[in-house]
Amino acid sequence: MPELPEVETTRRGIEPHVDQQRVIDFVVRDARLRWPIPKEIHGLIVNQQVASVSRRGKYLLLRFALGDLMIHLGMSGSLRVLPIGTPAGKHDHVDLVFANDKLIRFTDPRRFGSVLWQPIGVEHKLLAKLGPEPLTDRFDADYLYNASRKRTLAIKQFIMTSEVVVGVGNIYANESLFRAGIDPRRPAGKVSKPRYERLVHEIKAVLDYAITRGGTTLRDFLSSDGKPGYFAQELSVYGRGSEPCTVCKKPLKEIRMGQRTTVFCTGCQK
DNA sequence: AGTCGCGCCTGGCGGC
DNA sequence: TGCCGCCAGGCGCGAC
Repeated sequence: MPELPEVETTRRGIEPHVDQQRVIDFVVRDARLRWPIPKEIHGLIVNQQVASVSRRGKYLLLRFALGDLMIHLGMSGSLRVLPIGTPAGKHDHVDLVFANDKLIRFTDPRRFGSVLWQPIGVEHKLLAKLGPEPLTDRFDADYLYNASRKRTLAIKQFIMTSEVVVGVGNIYANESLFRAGIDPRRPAGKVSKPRYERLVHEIKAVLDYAITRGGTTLRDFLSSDGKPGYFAQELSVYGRGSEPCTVCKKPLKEIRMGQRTTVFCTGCQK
């Protein structure tokens, strides 16, 4: 499941191949994604040049003269750079074909991803309410502490809310709360300022590290399966329910919070 | 307004 | 072997 580090790794992976390149075709084999792919996209990007490749939260944004092509990878989506003419498989739903004989192929078995359009000057509804980027200075303890006052929902669900901060999915929410020593069930409004200082630091650290590691797999990402690694062997709690805590050796506890698997240590997280 | 839970979709897995 | 049922999850949305 692509989280922010995987999306940023993907952005860095495709950027050198498509930046300033001209689109010669936009092929939609299956428009049924999370939302239907708008039909007008073809006419808006063919024969237009990519002006930049950026990211907002987990959305990749390819800027054209008339607007931004928005790509969300959902949980099983990926992009690959391939030579023109590469045969498409069952789940290869969209190709963005370029004049430099390369294509960007969007593959998504579960079709939770999306390909949308944001006209210049009109913020897309799905981007309008997004919170700050976690790796910028705007995301700090003061911000998170103030935003959490009087909030009763659990801290884990709070940091996974995209209006609060973008890009913190289930894996990194579990990991950062473990590293910060905070019980994921604690109401967001009852977490102290010093503990938010620690949490903000750990969220940034864990995302930063994952992006750094993602960068090292760029070669694989471009050639083979298109999936940046998750470095599962380096995760402290996610996927390790009932295994001993790496710090105190108590068995890790696994519960469901808001339909999401949550793993934490009752000894280390208070 | 804030919180909660549903459902989209399909590959992979365990059980029989 | 083959079939069935269940699970994973990002995230918008409807309901309270």
